[in-house]
Amino acid sequence: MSDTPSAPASQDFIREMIATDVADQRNDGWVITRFPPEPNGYLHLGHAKSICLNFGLSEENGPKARCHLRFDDTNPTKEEVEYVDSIMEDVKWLGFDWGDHLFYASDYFEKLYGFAVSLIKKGLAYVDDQTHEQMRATRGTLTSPGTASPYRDRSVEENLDLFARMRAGEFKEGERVLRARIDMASPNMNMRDPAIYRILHAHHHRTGDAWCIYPMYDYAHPLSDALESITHSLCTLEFEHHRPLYEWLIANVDGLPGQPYQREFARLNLTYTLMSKRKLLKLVKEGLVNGWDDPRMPTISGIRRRGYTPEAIRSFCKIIGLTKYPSLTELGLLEHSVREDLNKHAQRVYAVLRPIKVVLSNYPEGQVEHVELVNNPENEADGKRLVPLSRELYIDADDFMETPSVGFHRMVLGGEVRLKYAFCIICQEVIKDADGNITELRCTYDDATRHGAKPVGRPKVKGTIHWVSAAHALDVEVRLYDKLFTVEQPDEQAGEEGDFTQFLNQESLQIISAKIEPSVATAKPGSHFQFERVGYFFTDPKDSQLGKPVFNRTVQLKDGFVKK
RNA sequence: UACCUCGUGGUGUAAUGGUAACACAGGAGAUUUUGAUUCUCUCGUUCAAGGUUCGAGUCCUUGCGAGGUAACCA
Repeated sequence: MSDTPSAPASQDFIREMIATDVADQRNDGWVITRFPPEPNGYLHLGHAKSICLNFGLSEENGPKARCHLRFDDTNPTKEEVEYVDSIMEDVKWLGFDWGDHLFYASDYFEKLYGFAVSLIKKGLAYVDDQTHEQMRATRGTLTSPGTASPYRDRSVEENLDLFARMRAGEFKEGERVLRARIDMASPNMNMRDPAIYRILHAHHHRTGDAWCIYPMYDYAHPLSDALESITHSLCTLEFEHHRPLYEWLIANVDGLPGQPYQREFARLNLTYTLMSKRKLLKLVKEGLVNGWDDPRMPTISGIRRRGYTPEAIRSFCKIIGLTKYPSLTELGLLEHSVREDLNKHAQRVYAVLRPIKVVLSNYPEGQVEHVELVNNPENEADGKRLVPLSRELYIDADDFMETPSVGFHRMVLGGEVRLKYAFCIICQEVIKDADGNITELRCTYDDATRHGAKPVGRPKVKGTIHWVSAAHALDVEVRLYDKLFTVEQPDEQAGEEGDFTQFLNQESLQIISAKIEPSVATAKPGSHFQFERVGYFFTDPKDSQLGKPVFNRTVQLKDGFVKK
């Protein structure tokens, strides 16, 4: 594929390592990676990082490369088909394709069982009758070695018999476990005779009731990798300590088609959010958000519904890089990525989020004109549209100040402001209700300042604001989303036993009714827009109907104006 | 008071023993009928101490700091 020898600018430590392997013709030059989620929840941005890495590697390494999607479904008590489906949808949405290489660890149950039998025969695995508590007590601690189980030296025959009876369902959950026979004194806790099979009388979403013993991750994962001829098994840092066990299994199980190795990278941490499946599940279960695809969630389905694009996510994953340093990435970087993409592609429309009525007292009653507006200044091919303008309009409350702060150059009483692509107006009178709330602004417009006209000898008008015609505007529901938490690291702040939900941002969702130009009536669900001078918005794919769109705020526009 | 891993501007990353750089964020300005975009400029960095070397962010030693690890979870 890469026939141009122009050296890539820089590579992360994993790509560097893989490039060396390819150059050395390790595995005949093949690069086979895998993305191995457990179907026990929805994918989030942390998974996106892993997906971009694993599938990205496949794209980058030409014809001798591929990436498998494998469901690590070894714990039937937590897994559901719903999650399998959503994971496939999310990977596809990000723009990746596993082709024919869709696998399930559960497809290997019979082979994995056979490997376990072979380990028993080699004297490298044994059935332990100890209770869960006994096993924990004899494992030792971080600073002291463990002690051997009284069942550690059972004969091969007895182990074989017991393991077969485990499979046959003769024992209750917790009564017996199959352990690898390694080293109870290892400084690495994972090597102190880890459990590799446990009894679970549970219904599996794919194998049904065929099994009542299930392999542990530490056992199933390396062997599944090897069975699929994976060359590079990439995972996050918390599995570093599992690497020796991974290698132990690859070395001690005979007849494996592949010899994969594992390397680890730092997981993604983002400010003002959480990336733990368990905690995200809690938010969903307790109704603190509206489901896994709530636009405030860092799930792929959540940010998709928020209006993020696959391009933005992939660009973000590229920017954050790949290291072993446990970094904390600013949410701003993610927002930058989506603004960058949407700026190029989103159609512009005028929308007034918090309307104030403006009446142009010198504009003829009943007259309607149509102003031609550019759909996207970043792309001329997107064309133009006509937007109605009449005597009564709405402007945004943020664009008027009765007592303006320093540097404010939008509308003020007695001041002139430009209605974008229409003409300039001067506010003559502020009308209020009995409570002092502004109900209407009486203004006059100046016909000499129409778009295209270049009146000489007038001071340049600093402010330009957007508007919608009152009689023509559509009332639409707009959901203003903000960060989910009020602190940068809700997890950290809450501490070990603390409750992270105390840091939920109570204003993370505001639902308002906005006035918007009529052109959006035909907007399809799932369309991106820029509300000029406001932000990027996305027509909610679930709740929008043709002619009645519902908008989710993806992200605000950057605002250079700071009130002093 | 074990073991493993990691320490580069505010944040995220690059520099593969040879001039410490890029992006985001921040600041200033220009352009702008979006206080957006775009464009300029700017701010600011190798955890510490020794050692090896002509030369160290990079290699070595020690210290300090951070993260991870004791499910029949993944």
